[in-house]
Amino acid sequence: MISKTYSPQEIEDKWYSYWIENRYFNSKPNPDKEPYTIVIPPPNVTGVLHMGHMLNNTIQDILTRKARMEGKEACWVAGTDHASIATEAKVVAMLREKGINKSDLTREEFLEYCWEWTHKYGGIILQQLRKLGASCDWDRTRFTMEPSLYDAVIDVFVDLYNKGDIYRGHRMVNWDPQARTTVSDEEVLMKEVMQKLVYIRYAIEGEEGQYVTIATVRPETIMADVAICVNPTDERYQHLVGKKALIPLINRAIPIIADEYVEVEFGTGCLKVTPAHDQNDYELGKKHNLPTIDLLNEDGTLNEKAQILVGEDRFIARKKIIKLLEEAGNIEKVEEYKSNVGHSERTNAVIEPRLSEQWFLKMKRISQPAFENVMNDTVQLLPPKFKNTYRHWMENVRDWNISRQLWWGHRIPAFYLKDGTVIVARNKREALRKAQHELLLFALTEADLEQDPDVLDTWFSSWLWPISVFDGINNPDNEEINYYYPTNDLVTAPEILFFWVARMIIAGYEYRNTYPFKNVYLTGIVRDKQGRKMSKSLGNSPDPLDLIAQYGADGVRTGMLFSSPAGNDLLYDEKLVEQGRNFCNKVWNAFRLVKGWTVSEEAQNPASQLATQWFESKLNQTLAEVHDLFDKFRMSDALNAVYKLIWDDFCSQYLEMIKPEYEQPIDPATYEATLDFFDRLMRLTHPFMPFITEEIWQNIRERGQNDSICVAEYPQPGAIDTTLINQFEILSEVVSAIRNLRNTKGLSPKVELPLAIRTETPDLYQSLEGLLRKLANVAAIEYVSEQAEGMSFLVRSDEFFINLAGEIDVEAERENLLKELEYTEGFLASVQKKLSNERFVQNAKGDVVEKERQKQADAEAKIATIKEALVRLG
RNA sequence: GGGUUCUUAGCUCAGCUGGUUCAGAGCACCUGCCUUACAAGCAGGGGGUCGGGGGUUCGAAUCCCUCAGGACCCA
Repeated sequence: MISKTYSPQEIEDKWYSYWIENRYFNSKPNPDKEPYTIVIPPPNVTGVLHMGHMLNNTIQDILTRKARMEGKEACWVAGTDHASIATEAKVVAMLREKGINKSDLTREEFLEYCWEWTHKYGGIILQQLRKLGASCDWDRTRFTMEPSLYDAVIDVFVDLYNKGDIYRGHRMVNWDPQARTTVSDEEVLMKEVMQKLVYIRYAIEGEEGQYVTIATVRPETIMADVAICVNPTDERYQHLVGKKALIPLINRAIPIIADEYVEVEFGTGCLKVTPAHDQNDYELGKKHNLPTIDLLNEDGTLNEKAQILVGEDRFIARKKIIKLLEEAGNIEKVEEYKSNVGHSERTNAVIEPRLSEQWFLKMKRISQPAFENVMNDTVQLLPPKFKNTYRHWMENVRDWNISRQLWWGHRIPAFYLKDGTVIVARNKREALRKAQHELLLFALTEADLEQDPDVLDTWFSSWLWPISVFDGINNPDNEEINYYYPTNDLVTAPEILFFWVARMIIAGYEYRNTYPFKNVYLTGIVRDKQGRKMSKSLGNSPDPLDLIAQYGADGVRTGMLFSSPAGNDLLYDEKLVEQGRNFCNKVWNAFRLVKGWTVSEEAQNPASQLATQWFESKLNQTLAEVHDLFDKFRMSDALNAVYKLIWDDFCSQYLEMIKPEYEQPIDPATYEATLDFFDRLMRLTHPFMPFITEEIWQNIRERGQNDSICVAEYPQPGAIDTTLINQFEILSEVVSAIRNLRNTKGLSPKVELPLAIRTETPDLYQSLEGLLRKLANVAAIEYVSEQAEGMSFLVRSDEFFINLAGEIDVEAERENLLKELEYTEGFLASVQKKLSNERFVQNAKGDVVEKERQKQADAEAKIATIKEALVRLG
């Protein structure tokens, strides 16, 4: 006996192992087949599966499984990236718990710990994906730090440097003066603090008694000022632009300049420009060609460039300088001021914006093809609204800062000589050779070369991902890259459209001369019911593995997909997953029903025959729809169409039509047709729900050794008999009306009802009689030309009567008819209004007008029927 | 501040390039059913001025403008 509810656990493990053993997911280049390739967006090696991954990977799996069933050489490449910042932060935290400081370790020792960590936790997320049913070719699992991918990154750096696209420049970083290191944006916590906004007077050079006032919360940095800036539209200061102001206490003259960056309303409308100690000032300084004066040491004390208060800590200096300014008469006033100040997550020290030397990639040239080929849809973004965002970013693209002050990652292959000369080469040996040959420094040894301590941005390795997983950088003409590249689809989140997607397209054109993927499907962000992004730190995300244990992988997959149109966020609700599980259960019970039948020798009755013909058409209709939806990447809608086909058409309609009486056998023709339908339905559903469909498919019929639904043919649409489908729609309306009548009259479904039909087309109903009897439990069916006795209802313009003595509620029926009449007359009026409008008849397309005429005729016929019925009621 | 985008039933969303009285689906809700595949179910049912205003058109949820409110990205 098969269980009443579907229990996923053992079934899922059983079939996943079976798939792996039979290597259905493994792929190798096969010239006889069309390749279908997806590369996974590599999750962080230290990460665990979250809801976003679930959605993302479900979609990838659906696409991959469908392609595989369609006979393509499907290849889904799995892997992880090394996530410099996140991993290093985790390792540092782990070391701290052990009482070890990163600064106490050598680079090599630290990297040992990183690798240890990676080996320990690195596989977890990929293991979790197996639970979801992901059909990746696991033998191809790649990691951005493994040797071949590492070399690819280094090669690309060297290549771009040699092309003149990579240069060194300055950039503001977050400096933690206590830890004496940079920290990433993610590691800076903004805290609201009360500060003193100090209004300081700067005398105008050569104009006795004249001054400008600036407002600042950082008076200790005035010695690093290089200009005073005002808004060009600000009338108050027009006359000062071009003159010079004197920094108080040190009397250095600085120019007064104009730039619309300055807000007229803020403070005094005069801004002190201090490029070394503020990001915005830095930009401003660059724009106006101003010098940069850095007056802070690594530990946050003032250096000799400050001229005064040298050696004092920045906060002590702040207090002292206010006093000095007061004594010198330069303070106008001091206000309390609330603002957000960055603090180090690690040490809680106030973060100091600090200039440092970084590596940059020039984006202008290299990004051109990537820009054009998205705009002309060679690479398609889905949904297309992201093209606008993409264009905006590409048009304003800025050079890419590719260096990070970290150890875990691809170490920048730049080597410095004692005098600061930079040599970029793949390794120290090549750098040395280069120095010897090109700089003619023959006495040089490797010991004279010092490698840049920084590593490359993680994205600088993942932008090569679609190429490097096939070794296409180091070995650009190998069989794999030639076969699998360009890949077909990329499924990812819109938040990384620029960080990752755009850069992959750039790298694709630069290194393969073509796009890395044809379609980019951008999923939404999974949010909780309150609209907050699901995250571990908020604790508002369910554990995906718990969910799978509770609802089954198939249930979770369908639940995730139910409400996730491309690019729109989805508000996660456990109800969705529940619905997915219920669907599994529905399918399971349909299977139980069919499995429980015994087969007789008898011939097929006409009703069952008609039912199978109808479902064949209905199935084909939905197949065509699903194929079309897949072409448009509307997977959620495709799932919905499948869901309705199975639940409404197959279970509620078809199975009820052909179901034999309790413990009666079924005829062989209907039975075979039903098994065939079930087989096709399972294949249709397999990409969405791989496990339950395999279990059922394996049990519907005898299967061969090593057979699997994974590699069975995806069903293709056949002929559709639309006339038959329309007839069945009418049938279903009649059945609904009769059931509704039973409901309102409190009649049991078991009571047989007599039915009279008044219609112009009796043969339509004659062919449906058998099904009508079965679905609505009617006994005798007679055709009448006049009004008959009993309760009546209308379907289209035919009238139906059910004669139940004493059950007629004349008033209620009249009310219903009047309501129907009012509606139909209103409808007719609107149609007539259109048709009597000459401009409509002239301007609208012929078939639209024809449709309106047909509507008019239908409505008129219906109104006549209703009126007759009303007359009968008296 | 610059850009993108959204607002349709109580909730989450469909509604593609204007054309059935077009206002839809799922969930939730209400009524009646433990009818031997399924109560994780069956059969029925109610519910919305398509954010406000204006315009284009024979015709607007759909196209344009504007206002209000939300979301995201960049600085």
